[in-house]
Amino acid sequence: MTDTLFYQVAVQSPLRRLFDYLPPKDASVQLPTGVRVTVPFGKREVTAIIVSSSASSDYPSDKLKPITAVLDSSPLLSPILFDVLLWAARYYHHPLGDVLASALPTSLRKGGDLPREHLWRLSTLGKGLPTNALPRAPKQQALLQLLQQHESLSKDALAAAGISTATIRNLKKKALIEDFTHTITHQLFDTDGATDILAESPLKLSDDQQKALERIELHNYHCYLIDGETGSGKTEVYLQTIARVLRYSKQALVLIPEINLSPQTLARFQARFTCPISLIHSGLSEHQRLKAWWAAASGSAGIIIGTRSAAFVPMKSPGIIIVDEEHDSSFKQHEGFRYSARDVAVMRASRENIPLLLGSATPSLESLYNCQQARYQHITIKGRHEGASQAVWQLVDIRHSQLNTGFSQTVIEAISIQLAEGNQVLVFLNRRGFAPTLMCHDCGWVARCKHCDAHLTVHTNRPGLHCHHCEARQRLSTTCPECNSQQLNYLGQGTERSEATLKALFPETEVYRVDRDSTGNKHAMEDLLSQINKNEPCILVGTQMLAKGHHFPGVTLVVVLDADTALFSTDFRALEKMGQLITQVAGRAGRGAKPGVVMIQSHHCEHPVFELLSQQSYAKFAQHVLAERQLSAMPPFTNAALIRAEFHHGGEAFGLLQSARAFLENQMSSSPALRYLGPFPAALEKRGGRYRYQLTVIASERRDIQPLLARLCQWLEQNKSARKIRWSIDVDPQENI
DNA sequence: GTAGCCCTGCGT
DNA sequence: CGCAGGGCTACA
Repeated sequence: MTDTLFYQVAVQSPLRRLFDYLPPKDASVQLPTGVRVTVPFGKREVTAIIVSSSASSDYPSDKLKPITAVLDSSPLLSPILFDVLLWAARYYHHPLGDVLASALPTSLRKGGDLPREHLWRLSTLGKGLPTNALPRAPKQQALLQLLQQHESLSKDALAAAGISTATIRNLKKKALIEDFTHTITHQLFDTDGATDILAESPLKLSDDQQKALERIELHNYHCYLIDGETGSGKTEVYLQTIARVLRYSKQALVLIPEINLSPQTLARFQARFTCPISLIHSGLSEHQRLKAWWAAASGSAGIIIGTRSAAFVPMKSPGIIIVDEEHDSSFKQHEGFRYSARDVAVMRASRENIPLLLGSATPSLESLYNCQQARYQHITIKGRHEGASQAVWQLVDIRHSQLNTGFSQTVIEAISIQLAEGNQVLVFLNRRGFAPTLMCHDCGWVARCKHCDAHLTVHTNRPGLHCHHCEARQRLSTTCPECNSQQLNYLGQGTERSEATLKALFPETEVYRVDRDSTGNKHAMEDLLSQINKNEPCILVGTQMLAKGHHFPGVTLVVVLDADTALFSTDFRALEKMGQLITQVAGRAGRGAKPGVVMIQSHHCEHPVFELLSQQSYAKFAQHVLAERQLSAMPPFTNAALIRAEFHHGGEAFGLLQSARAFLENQMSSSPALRYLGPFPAALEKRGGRYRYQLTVIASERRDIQPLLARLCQWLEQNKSARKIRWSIDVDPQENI
């Protein structure tokens, strides 16, 4: 017996510290990092993960308890992935136990087993029999012979070989065979090279695609920004790069945004490759999730496609990571462990020393900046406009113009011309519901949410007043609760109202609304898409859901109803987001043989960003916005962190942030490289009954901010008044600085 | 996070 | 007097 060993384990809890345990009672070997164990924790038994071991412990040894059980024979997380998770916990200042848990499916977090399979093999008695045993029972003999040839077989494999369950039962009764369960051990997806990786031949590449493919080095870390407009063929570049990776038996991880696991894209992957593809998304059942996770971890899946959380999925032999639509904000988790899957992917690829592709038609300013800094390689792919001319952009100045519930006469005429020619029209409005405000014409009363600082939105589809910031819903009354007037007015318009207006204007035409409310079940969207793809003239009206992923080849006119809101937003990223959204929506137009028109209604047509965007150059637009960011010393030129606090009593949350700022200034009083903004009320000061505030820290150097936040974290944890107040630290925040 | 403890307040 | 619910602490 060696000297006593102590294990440091991480428990899934908000505690930002590790706990020391003694080795299990029956310990024979040292437990490696990444193994799951069960430990007594308070009055409970919980699942924990071994983080490290040491020869001594600071904790009083009489209080130490031994590990109750060891759950894994080998670590579920590779050393490199474990390192990435450690980095993420430090970088995002989030408790390690929680971070490690995010790399495991729920069942494994709770101590469940890896997927097991039920197998049959010969018993010791059975092994002693000759091949021609049981001549009078041919079926049993067949089973016996089968198991003499194979070490063990699953029930499914036996069934496939024509063995009935009755035969199995009979041999078991004779004790010639036995069943056992075993953790599914997979073969690597293709080890022998006998079957080809490709199920179909690849498409012919354009010059740009070919050059992109040639630039991508596969055997070490590089980050490539694949910058290509819609229709330029980014996906084909992914597919052919993945094929090269698969050929040397490495796996590909493809991260996609939350909303669209567009069936078309998935179908392209499945049609192209023969290897198993593992899909990891929120729609899976727990069992499916575990199997998909294990297929990735064990190496049986050649390709893993998943949303944000898949950034942490273990892989047996990682070969490449691809982040599609890298600008998409759903890669950032907005609560709890606030990581960016894209940035985690960058770190993971670099630690694994494998290539990373970030793809987008509208790259984020961060990624463009990283290209400028030569941290990423910028690869531009131009579209192939086979004869079809580029879309024409038209700014519609709506100052002084008479609007029909949001539609200018110019736009209405343009829609009617396109419909008359048998084309489809897409109307984009990033606001759900019928009207954003319900107001009494006689006394000025406005329907507000009881729990939030917001107006209730009028919905006619599921009639009622809905709060878009919390769960609150109210009946839609016809009289004012203040003065009993019947004169209640609907102010402004959302997609439901635009839908109604369009139906009234074009009674002969089908109008389809596409937003979170209209596409309730999964099939609704698919049904809608197949309806639209019949290419009958129709109008699509909807929110940003329309901008993401789906192809509408019959659409020749795209209308952006309200481009102004983003111009005056307090969110410094609003303009970038608007440019991306408009470019993405515009990309839906004229993708078939017919040329497209993009019409943008605005009160500020002279705003320079419209000029830049309408020249069909997102790149120029991005350079402009990037230059503004540099002038204002905002991200990506600087590094920001947000300290949020919320409480049902506002003053205390605000006070906590005030003392947090004082603490920070005290820590680093002399540094000019740090700026503080606030504490200020959040964009929606009251939300869901809680008052919310935020303090922004902006640092010119990342390394200045990191240790500072670590100390702040410690301070907040110890601070008595902070215990009841809900606080969080958001590194590289996406919204509302 | 969660379990357990103590305290307060209100109902019977 | 009894118990529900809030606040507080510890968790190795």
